[in-house]
Amino acid sequence: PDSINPDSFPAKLWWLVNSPRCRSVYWDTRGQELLIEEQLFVREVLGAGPAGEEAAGAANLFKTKRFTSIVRQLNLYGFHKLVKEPLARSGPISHPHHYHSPHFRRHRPDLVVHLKRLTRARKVKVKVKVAVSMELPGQLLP
Amino acid sequence: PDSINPDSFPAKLWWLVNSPRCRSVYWDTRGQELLIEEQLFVREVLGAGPAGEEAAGAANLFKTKRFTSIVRQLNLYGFHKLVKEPLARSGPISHPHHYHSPHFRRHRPDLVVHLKRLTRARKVKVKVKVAVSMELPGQLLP
Amino acid sequence: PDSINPDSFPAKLWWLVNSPRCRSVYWDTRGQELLIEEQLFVREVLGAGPAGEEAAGAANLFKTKRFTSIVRQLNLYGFHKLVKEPLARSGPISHPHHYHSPHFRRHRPDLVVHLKRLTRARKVKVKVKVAVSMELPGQLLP
DNA sequence: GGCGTTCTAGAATATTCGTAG
DNA sequence: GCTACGAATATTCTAGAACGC
Repeated sequence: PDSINPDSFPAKLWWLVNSPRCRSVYWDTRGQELLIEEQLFVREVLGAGPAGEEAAGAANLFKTKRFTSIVRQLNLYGFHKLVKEPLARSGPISHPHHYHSPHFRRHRPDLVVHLKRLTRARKVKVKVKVAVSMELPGQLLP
Repeated sequence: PDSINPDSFPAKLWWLVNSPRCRSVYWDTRGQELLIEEQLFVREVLGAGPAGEEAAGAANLFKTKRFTSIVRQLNLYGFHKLVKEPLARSGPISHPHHYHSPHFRRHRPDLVVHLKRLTRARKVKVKVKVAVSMELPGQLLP
Repeated sequence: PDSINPDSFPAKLWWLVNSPRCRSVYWDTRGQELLIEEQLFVREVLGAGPAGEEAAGAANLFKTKRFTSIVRQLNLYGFHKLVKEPLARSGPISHPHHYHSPHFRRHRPDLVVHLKRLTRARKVKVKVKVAVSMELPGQLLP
């Protein structure tokens, strides 16, 4: 019934995380979290490094050159960030971003079809669920 | 009555744009727009370049290492972006960001005090002003 | 009150038609119609010629490389095509596309602000007008 | 209370695809 | 084939919300 549009954001993300040529996107050790190294991603995927590189491996996968656009997409498809950065003072270099979605797990390409863009209608549904669960705090919705 | 807190964001911005040692923040030719070169700013002000530089001139001016935080601050203080991406024909990379505020102009440090953080209360004020002016379309509020 | 967003499609179009460096977009002799030469436009503005040129004059003005996207924008902003092509005759030489809008005329930059994107709300207005005129077929709305 | 930082969402425009006429 | 438009996604700019100081 539902098939995946290979041009959609989830499909591109799945391709990137499983491509051995893409070093900026990869799984955590358990295969439950998506790790993205921003600096490297901007260079090798968006092709917008400080030296003006062209995207080598994944040419023109995205039209944007800004990482914030990728973040917006991740949120639009229901990903959430883990490891909220606590004013990272540790290294001068940034840790990778940790993102999670229940429908994005290693070796489970079958789940990707459930990654739906949060459109207006779908967001209303979520808000209703949340509101109801707030009013009936002892109950759980399926 | 109102004095400027030298630790506030507007004060830091004013210092940066007028510092000859800061090459990533500068005025446009008319002194009406604030120009910021993201890549350079991240390196020389936030000290978070890909090579792990330490902020040289302006050490620890900000606690963040992410440019998005600077953008959030700019918006919170009423700056707006002009000339988004294109129409800048120079190199392949890094057109500066153009930001504008009526209270941020070259040679006018006296205006900086008017840069107020848009907090909840102040935003309500603005909304009320707008609403009233909609209902009384012939009138102007001070 | 209303000012023009220099990044919007109408602003870009106005810039192109008045730029002497852009040979693919120009006025008709009366200054009432917008003429676009598709092949040349694709090469010099969209930077997607058969030889893979980079957009020379107007680099990255648009993110698309397809002319159909420009046509969609023209329609979204209320332009209509004149001279519907009657079986392009004899030869690969393409006539320019003729487009018209009452708010796009030579020497009248003041009209450009009236070029509004046909958004949902504005389209509803139109639909209401149409619906009413369907129910009251004898009447005409101004 | 205010301010700075982070993550997420709203709103508008831009781009693509499909499909009536 | 061609034009126009609806609908969905993509990109950008701005704002909301939560938390810590």
